[in-house]
Amino acid sequence: MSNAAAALNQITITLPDGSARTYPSGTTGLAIADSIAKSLAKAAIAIEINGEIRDLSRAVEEHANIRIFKREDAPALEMIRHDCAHVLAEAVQELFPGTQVTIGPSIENGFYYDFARNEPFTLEDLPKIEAKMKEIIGRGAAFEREVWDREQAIEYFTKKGEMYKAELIRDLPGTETITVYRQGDWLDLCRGPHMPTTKHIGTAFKLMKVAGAYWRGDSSRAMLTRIYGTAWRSEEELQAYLTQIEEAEKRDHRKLGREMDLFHLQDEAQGSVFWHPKGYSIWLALEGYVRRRLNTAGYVEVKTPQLMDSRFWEASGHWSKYRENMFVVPDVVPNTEEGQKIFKEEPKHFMALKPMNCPAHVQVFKQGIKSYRDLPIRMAEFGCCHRNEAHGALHGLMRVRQFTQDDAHIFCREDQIASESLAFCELLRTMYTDLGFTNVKVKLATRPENRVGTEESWDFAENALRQALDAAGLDYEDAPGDGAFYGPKLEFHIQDAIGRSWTCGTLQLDPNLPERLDATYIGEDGARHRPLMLHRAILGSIERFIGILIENYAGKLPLWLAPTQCVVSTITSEADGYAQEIYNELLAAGLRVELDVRNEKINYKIREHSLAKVPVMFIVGKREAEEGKVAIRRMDSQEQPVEARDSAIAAIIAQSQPPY
RNA sequence: GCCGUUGUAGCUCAGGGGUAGAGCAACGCAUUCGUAAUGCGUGGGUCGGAGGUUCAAAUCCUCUCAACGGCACCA
Repeated sequence: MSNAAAALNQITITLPDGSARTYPSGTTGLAIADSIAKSLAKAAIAIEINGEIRDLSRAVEEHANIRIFKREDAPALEMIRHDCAHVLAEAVQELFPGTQVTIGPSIENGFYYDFARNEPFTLEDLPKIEAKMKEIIGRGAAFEREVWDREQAIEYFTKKGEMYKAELIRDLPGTETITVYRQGDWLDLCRGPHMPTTKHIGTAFKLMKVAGAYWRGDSSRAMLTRIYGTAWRSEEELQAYLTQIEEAEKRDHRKLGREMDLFHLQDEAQGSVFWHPKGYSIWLALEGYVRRRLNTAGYVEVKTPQLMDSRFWEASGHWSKYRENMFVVPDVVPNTEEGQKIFKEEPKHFMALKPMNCPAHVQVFKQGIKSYRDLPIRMAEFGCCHRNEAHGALHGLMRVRQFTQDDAHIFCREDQIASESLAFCELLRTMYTDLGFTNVKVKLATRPENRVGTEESWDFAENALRQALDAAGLDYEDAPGDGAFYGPKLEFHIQDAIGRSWTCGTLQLDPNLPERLDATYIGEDGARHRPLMLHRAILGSIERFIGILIENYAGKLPLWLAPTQCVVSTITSEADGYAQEIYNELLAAGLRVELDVRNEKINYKIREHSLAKVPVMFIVGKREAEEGKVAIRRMDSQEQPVEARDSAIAAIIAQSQPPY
């Protein structure tokens, strides 16, 4: 072989530090690691070739920048979890022959695998499966990658009775390389990559729960059993995660709502909230804040009907596109006779509780003639909406059937879209900052299958929102198909205590409703024009937002939102009169204040109000009464500074002011 | 809506064919006690609902409702 020919078969491998080495083409990642250091080869779990993570066992055939990953490197967690999903599937098929495997990805904090089995798995099966997984990991079989022929792969899985896998392969694009990964006697269709052996997974994993999940996320298809697990590098990481979950559960707004006496839900009104005085005081404080912000931002506030005729909803498009979510009420006089049908006659006319405020706002807009000079009109309403949500969707305050939106619709001209959208994004950012949220995810939800309007109108609307996002400098991701039936939307997501993400703020561009409901304004040219409509909310639903607030603050709301801002507690009954005076003064200043003159020890009172998460306690005994002072105890502080009565009162009044 | 789990006192939970339990809370009495639980006493439940099996059901069976965890759907 000539030197030149030999050189042709050499590849240059560049390491992260910039140094380059030459290897024969076809050298495996493991061999490269081994040539760098024996210890590296031992610790290696994967190799990155020009940005793509691959199995160590794969041959490298091109010049490449590489990186060898070890278990402590960032990509390892995902691989541990993915490998763990494979082991879970093998364990299940060993223990429960006849179970079909489907898909099993790694996810945040862990992994899952969906199985098809006539009898769904139950919680009792998990310990058994977990033991089997440990056994499989103990065997330490190597993950072996094989490239298969497409047709043969389909035939193989079909013969084996793995109909779901066969379907998956059939649906893969023809260009895709079909690979399977073997671990001992078991194999799975998989794109990879995997770590060298099952032993590399370690034992810091735990099966968490079983759940139903539809095949390919489609509710018209088979219901599979999903097993969720969590997996980590080490026992310590696993324990830390489990502890973190326990801590998060303590912040659950449903638990805190009961403990703090904020609200309750009951069977007879499922999905609708009974707000208790303390919970409603949060609502009022929040609503007042939003109202002030909106006023300053040039909004006007309206109030529109709860019940409207079905003809109205036909015109808006809700009757055909949204009816399954609407509460429909027959417009008939009910029968009051004992034991008779509820209605004397078959109802012919129907009313519906509003699921949205927009069509009603268009009606307000349409009263009188609007000039282009009137635009934009920013019409706000704390609108109470009803949506008949599926039973399984209901979730505390986060997902309810009756909720109040901090809703508004901006009627504007096309040339105002950009500035209005930008102003909205900025207002939202200001308010979220005031309310303590900085970690907000933005999504652009584009046209869904079930929609009204022309393709052109959707193109226009989607582009307009994209431009607004760019102008506001907001990072976002696309959510294809997630738009409302009338237009695309921006969604502002905030996470709750258990990591679930909820849409709060939203901005939706709607070129369709003004058309359907025939809203017009007179343009500069004297002719009629269609206004465009921006649907927008910042909190989204007040219910949901309060739920999020409770969880994010773990119930310890900032002073301006706290249900009880201050409790004046006495140490002995000799201070009762003095305490009463202070209480009266705070009450007159508009504070939410309580007086605790019960015949209890001060320890008892402090404990109780601490558990109730009252931010400030004014504690007065004989000494304070005589000296005209108060001892101040703040939440989560053991300190008890004593201050002059007047300055203490002035300070708490100042501190309890809303941010706007 | 679908799959799984759960439902016993206001709350947290024990009990699993033979007279319904605990702690906290509530109520009563005593205690005036300086920064996270004062002591003693009292009351409180058709065991989610409806049927069934049994001499006997909170307990076993069937149906149903709701909540919880996911999925689907969504502010």
